[in-house]
Amino acid sequence: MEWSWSDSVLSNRERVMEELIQGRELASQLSTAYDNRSVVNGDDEGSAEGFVNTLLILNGKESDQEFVSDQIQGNSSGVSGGGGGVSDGGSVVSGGGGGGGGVSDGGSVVSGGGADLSSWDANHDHAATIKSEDYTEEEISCKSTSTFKDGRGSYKRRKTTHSWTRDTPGLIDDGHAWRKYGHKVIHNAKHPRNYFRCTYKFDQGCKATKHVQQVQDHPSVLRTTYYGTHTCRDYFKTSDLVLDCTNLRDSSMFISFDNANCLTNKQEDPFFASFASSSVKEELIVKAASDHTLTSHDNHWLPSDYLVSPDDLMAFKSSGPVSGFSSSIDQYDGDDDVFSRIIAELI
DNA sequence: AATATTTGACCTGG
DNA sequence: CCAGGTCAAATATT
Repeated sequence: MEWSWSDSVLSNRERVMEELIQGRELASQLSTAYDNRSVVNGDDEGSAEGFVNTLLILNGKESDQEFVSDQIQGNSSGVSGGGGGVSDGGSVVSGGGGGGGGVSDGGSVVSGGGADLSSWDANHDHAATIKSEDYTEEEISCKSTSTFKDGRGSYKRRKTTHSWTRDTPGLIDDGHAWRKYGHKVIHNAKHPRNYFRCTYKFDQGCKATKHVQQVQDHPSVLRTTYYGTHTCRDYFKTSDLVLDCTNLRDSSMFISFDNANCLTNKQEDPFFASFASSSVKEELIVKAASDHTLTSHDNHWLPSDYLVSPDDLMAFKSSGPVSGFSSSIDQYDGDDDVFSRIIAELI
């Protein structure tokens, strides 16, 4: 078995690309949510994880994803405080007046419609946690063999995309517009599972989906499993904001936020609190990459070979404007140079 | 009327 | 055959 390092990198190419795209997408969401402070956004974790995963993949250490997630989670503890539930079905962008009403399904895992301000117990230490369910190389390669019928497609989830789970102490708006399309009682599970797809699945061909299910041991905790990456532009506002940030040269500005503001907001706004905790996580990741001084309870966190310089991050960030996210996806599809440049710079 | 949710049926992999 | 994932008609909401 000849498996040179370079081969490894190439074989992981798709995954890396996916992680990069996802990371940028989520990071942009994070930026928007922070600047607007009107939307609770938890996907920054995904962003952080996305970037870290990418680095891990590049370093051939993706098996460490679990501990990375744990690190993210661990570092976040103590900051999480409140976090009201924001309707899952409620769309952030589509002001669509439709449906929305309370969803009264069997388990009532997901309540659509108006914002559910029910404050969850602040004692819940499990702020949003994420676990990466990395697929093996075999799974990823075999997925492409899955066949799709015309008309009704395969009813089995494709494994072309990574999945990751998040445990949240209630309903948290992840910044995307979701539409529920199914509800299933799972064998040996107390609570039913709810299936969501991106609202723009048909409009823009966005293939992102997620499942939401109550955690058996912690009824108040919802476990959300995300599949696929959003290719929709459901947060065009982000684009404007990012574009307005002409002084993005300073990488720390983009991901490392002003702590004072975070603290202020998280104290006053329970919604923002959960987000603020997330931004801290994000900051930790970047901090590790920028000053190599991240402290962690476990010494194995981010050894130097994981680190990338702020310039590296900028290289990635500037590789494509967030504003043209969906279009930049297309660019990625056909432009190897961009990707190669990213890889080269990261390595 | 438009859009979202509900829910039983359908489809597929194991 | 079963369990899980998805579809789509019916229904609900705005």
